[in-house]
Amino acid sequence: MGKRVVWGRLGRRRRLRRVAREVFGWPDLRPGQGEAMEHLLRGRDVLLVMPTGGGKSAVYQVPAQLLPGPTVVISPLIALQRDQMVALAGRDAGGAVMVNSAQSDGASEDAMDQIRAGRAEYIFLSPEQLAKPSVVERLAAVRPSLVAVDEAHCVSSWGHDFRPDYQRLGRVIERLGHPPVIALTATASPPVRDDILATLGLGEARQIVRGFDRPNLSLEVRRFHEEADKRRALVEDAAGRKGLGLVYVATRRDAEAYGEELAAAGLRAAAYHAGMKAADRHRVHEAFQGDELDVVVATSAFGMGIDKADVRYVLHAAPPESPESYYQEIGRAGRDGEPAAAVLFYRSQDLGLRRFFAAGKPDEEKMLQTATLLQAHGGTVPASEMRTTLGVGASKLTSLVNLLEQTGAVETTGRGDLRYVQEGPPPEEAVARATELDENRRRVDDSRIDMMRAYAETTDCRRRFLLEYLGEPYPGPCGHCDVCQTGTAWSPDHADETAAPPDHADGAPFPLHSEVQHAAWGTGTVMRVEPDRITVLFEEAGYRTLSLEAIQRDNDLLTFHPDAARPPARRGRGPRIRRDKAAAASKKTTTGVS
DNA sequence: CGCAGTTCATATACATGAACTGCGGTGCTGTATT
Repeated sequence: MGKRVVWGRLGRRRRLRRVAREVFGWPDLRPGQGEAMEHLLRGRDVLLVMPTGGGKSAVYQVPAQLLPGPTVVISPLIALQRDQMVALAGRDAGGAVMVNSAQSDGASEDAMDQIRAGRAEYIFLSPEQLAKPSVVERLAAVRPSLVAVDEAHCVSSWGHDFRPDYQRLGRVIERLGHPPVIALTATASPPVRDDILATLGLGEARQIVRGFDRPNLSLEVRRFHEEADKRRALVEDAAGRKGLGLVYVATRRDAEAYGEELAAAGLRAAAYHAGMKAADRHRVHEAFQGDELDVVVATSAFGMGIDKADVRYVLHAAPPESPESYYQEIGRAGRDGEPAAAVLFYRSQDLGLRRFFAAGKPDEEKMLQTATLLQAHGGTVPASEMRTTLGVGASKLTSLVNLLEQTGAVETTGRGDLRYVQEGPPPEEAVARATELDENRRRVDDSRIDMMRAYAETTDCRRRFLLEYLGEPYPGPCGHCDVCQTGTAWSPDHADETAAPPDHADGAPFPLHSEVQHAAWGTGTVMRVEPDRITVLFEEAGYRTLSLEAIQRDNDLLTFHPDAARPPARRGRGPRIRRDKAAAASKKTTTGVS
């Protein structure tokens, strides 16, 4: 304790290396790691996008040793918290504790005491724990010197409804005095990265993105009309493969059904989904890790925390809800660098289930009740009281309050009580605005599903499609996906055969990542360029594909954004999806003029 | 949104299609029950 943090750059790097070596036994820092650690030591925030197994945890564990106060690690799964604790327990790293509902209150109290007494360096918590003002207060009192948000994509994808406490982490960080924050994730497209930064309040964060391409993964999509044909083909395919595999399905019932079929086909197969008993899930996980299975058939429940190097194939019986989920799931194959296969068994109808999942709307009636009650009350109301009055659970109330807060109608006090904002909009208006914000989000979610369809149906190199979606320019074609191998992928070498309009000398009228403005859809960023069309991610309308012909026909339809520099933003930066008042307000003022 | 399973109407004694219904993912937490 009491170390002074005034080292020069070389001193910092040397110290980090020494800690990595002496405390953790890592001979050297990998690309990206050192840079991220230095930023943290310098007091800056970092968003680190790095594949699983790439050494993300090290990036907070090492600087934590050199910073004076404890390190708060926010992690979505108790199982992950445990894994990390076990890993740290084996080091002379100052001790690690956790606070969650899986242990007794006494144990959690004990954990807090250890942190307070300086006998533990790392404390692991779920976002739900940080929803309790008392927990945050006690943490703030020990002056944490570093906050790590693990699996930070959850902030974006689980934030609205499923685990709404994620949405509130920005406030938590503020209340902890905003020490250096590192957000860690293995997959995030540029808009998701920006969503993470906006939600966590990390405007100035340095983004460090490493190791996206996985050249040893072969990519393939097989299309079907009939469910039965798809099913048969998948089982046959898996039965014919060697080595360990994963099959992702959309429903629990399918997990069981495919599991049985694969077992009947002679594979050692097991199903895995959240409806199973904890003990059974655990058993499957162990068997998977211990090479006692050939294939695990799972819903999206099987994922985070899985790091097995020799998975040889990942088959999808149904598309997930976005290319980034897809990339995350297939990224579990071939971590050892040996060849591995990712095959999507695709029927366009299967996207219907994803649309259904994305369609959930907030409960307007309860939201209006919340707003009206709070306004009538005039003072502060404890959240617990509001829950019983409305008859809703904690997470539902949190999601309603989150929305109302975004409209400026409701605020949460430092003690976690709710209050109507004096100058805020009237309840009806607040609810109307909140609904609009939520619709905006759903439009974007829906367009991600459209992009999943686009991936499945593309006639271009699939790797290029995925990498560009993730914000990594990829000249390609890769030669290692089904489209490339049939020789139909569009190659930039032949791009000049598709004549560009004379007034745009650079080949494509709107280059990749340029900021544009559309007459009806407002501002956006070009995320994909093909010979005859471009795909733009609009802040409010989501991903939209526009034909170049239409753009050329109507000169005012799409223009460069007046405020943006013409050649595109630098690598790693991307468009933002604003989810604040400004986004809703600016909606009608954006018409194409240049 | 799409699918499977049911009910219903029709119109004639068995079957067919239309209409309706229910279902579908991810995990924390705190509380009630063995």
